[in-house]
Amino acid sequence: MKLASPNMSGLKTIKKVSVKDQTLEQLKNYILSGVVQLGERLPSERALADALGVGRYSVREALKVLEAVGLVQSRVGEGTFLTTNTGASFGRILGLSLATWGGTIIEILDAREMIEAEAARAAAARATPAQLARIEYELETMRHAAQVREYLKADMNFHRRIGDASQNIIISQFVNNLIDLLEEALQETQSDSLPRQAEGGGSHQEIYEALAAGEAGAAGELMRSHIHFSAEVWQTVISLTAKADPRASEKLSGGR
Amino acid sequence: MKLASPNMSGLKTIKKVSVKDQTLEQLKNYILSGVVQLGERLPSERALADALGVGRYSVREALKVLEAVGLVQSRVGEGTFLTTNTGASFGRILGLSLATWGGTIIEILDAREMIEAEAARAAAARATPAQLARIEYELETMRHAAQVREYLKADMNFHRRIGDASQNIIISQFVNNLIDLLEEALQETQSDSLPRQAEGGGSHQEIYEALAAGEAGAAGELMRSHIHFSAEVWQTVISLTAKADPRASEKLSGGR
DNA sequence: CGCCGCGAAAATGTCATACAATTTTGCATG
DNA sequence: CATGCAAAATTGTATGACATTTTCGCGGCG
Repeated sequence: MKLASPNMSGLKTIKKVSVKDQTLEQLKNYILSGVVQLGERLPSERALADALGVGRYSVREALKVLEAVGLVQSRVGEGTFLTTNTGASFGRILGLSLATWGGTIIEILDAREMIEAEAARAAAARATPAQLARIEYELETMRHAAQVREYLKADMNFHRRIGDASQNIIISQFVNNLIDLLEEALQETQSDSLPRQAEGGGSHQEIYEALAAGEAGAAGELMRSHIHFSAEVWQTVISLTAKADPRASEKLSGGR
Repeated sequence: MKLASPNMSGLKTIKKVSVKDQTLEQLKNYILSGVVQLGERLPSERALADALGVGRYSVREALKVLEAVGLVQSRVGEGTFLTTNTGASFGRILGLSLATWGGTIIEILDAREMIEAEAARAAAARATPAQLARIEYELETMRHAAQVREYLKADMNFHRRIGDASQNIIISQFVNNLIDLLEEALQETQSDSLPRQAEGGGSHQEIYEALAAGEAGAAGELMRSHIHFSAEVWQTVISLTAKADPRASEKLSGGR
């Protein structure tokens, strides 16, 4: 301890807030104030920079964040516009966020089981006729699919459409993201060789019928056992792959 | 139509990919390749710029996106580091994203009803004794809470702990995020004056008992009706507020 | 020998400027 | 009035410079 140092108690640590963060805060408030209507153009970057007394660079940084979040969208030669944030943006973010996720595919399937069971349950109660028709269409496509890949695509679409029919955009986005993740994981394996699964638990047909009949509880439970079964198939595939090729299995169980 | 214009069919629209996006893609792959371990430092911006043949500016833009998503974190004078992103940053982004969201609080509560019903269901089957004790602790805190604010805090923690006990990180994170959002919304209203709700549907005590007994189905349904009831309370509050103060109600039904 | 301080080096943060790419706008010209 | 073209406006990208912060090594000093 230094001799001549005076009493330093009562001093607060200096809060260093970056210019970007301050700018971001200002822009956020500006947007939330409602001066700019949805779909309208914001002032140009240079105008904002002058108004805020910062460099154009800092304004751009702040706008980048807002764009990443899906609040605004910039178009070269035109300007930056307030966008109607429908939730698609945080779907993108969720995807990027999960892209380097440390969890396992098993955990994803586990979450899928829960979420999609609820999605089916809600869909049974809320789906519009058009949405039901869309779901049935995917079912039909699966039935007539000539190639495995085509079948799998329709299978995934079937699940996505049920997510849509839940009429809840958060749930719908979530279903889409989880399926995206699996789709990506699938492409990295030689999944073409996987035989068309004998469907255990609730079959697609049964699920659709429960949806159409509006039987919420049944639809939920059928979907739950349907995904649960496919999760078990995965687990088997993983354990088998582990024995044959430990390195490839890491990709599956180690997540991505 | 111009006279001398040749047949233009078969021409594909030129795909213009911005430098930033290409850089982002490269960096993403670089990170996913595993060359850099979690928590370690990435090459400096200038080094990356040289390696990729782009300006430091574009590298920074790409890094900004990765930072916004929570994949990396930059510190002045030190460098940019891979972060252990377990989804914590996702909550921040979700908040910003929903700041101007077109959806309603009702939709959030709707999603919460679905997610937490599943969380409770899973928790009933999987919760460890320690997790059960933690849940019971929050219950006890609620019982002895002297202030409304203390009660609400324990209430929310009760729900968060059940999310943890689901043993699924994705679900757990999502429960946390949704509650965060509501917590924020609550702070903007004079929620202190809200009376302690008469609990309809499944009470906290009943939910806990079902969890402790391992009754998955019961726990799920109790949680579902519990949240459904509180959603209805909200809806009432909103409609009442709408008559009294149209502007304040906009905050509630209009999201944020 | 150890440690203290100080400066160099390295890294990100910010600004300014210039130019490229793109879209809109307005004007001149037929 | 229509058409085409140039100018203006706007975002995208590159570059250089300087600020701020942290780390690291080295030399002086007790």
